[in-house]
Amino acid sequence: MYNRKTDEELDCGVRVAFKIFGGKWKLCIIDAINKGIVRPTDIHRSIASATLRVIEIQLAELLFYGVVEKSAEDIYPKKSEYKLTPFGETILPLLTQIDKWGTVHSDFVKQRQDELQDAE
Amino acid sequence: MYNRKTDEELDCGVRVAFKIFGGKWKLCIIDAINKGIVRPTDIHRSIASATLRVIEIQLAELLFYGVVEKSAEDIYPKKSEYKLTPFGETILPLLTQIDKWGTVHSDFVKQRQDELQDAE
DNA sequence: ACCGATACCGAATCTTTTTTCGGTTATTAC
DNA sequence: GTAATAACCGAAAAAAGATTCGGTATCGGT
Repeated sequence: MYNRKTDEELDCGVRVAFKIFGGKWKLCIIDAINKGIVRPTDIHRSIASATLRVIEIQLAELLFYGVVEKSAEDIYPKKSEYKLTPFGETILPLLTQIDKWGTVHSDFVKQRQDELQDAE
Repeated sequence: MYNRKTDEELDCGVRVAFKIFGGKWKLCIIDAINKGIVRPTDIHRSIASATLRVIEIQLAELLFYGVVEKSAEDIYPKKSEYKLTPFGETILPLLTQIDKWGTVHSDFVKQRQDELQDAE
């Protein structure tokens, strides 16, 4: 896991929450697992624009913080399956709300995004 | 505003939402404004661990995406006041939930954090 | 006239995060 | 026995994001 050079201030709830699920793909991964897509390659296939490596890295972080757990540790053939822990499941209501908000305002945000592009 | 080199995929609600309020200090700034702390220096003082510059930058982004609006445009003495737009206010329920989640799980996260430190 | 406060901005320089790429191990399928 | 697939990992590089620092402009107080 990446070794920070500076101390991280977890002084408010928001910072704590973002520490756990603020990564670029973390909520997408949690969503996939919740939908029954439990193996790394399958998660990768379901999130086309993420690389497999970043999914591995973020899965390792989610594992470290106890959001997900892994079965099939060191046996072969390797068929790892990840699932949400009870702790991980407490994130689901937030995920639902955040995703819904984003979906509702998607067009508006994309429009503003395009205006930025045109200005250059 | 920062100029991306790669195309940003806003393919799911989560990505859209994080585009708007996923910045390191964005939700903290929105929270401050909501609490009536409306001027840049005051916001800075209320968020001790952020620099004034980053608050300015993120405020400009929130302004661009219509989350906040600014009064006292170009008059002197400069006493800018920021407030949430109706669009910005739609973020408040999420902010409340995220902050609450983080507060509830704060000790657990900090504990895991410390374990990481000790291992080095 | 000078100092301190406020509100900015630009640019260089970090730090952090993501990507790219190559490698390992072991199984199944042909 | 060779190829394909799966599940990783390490390290370098690139990209994104945050910080530092110095600058401008204007006001109000002394």
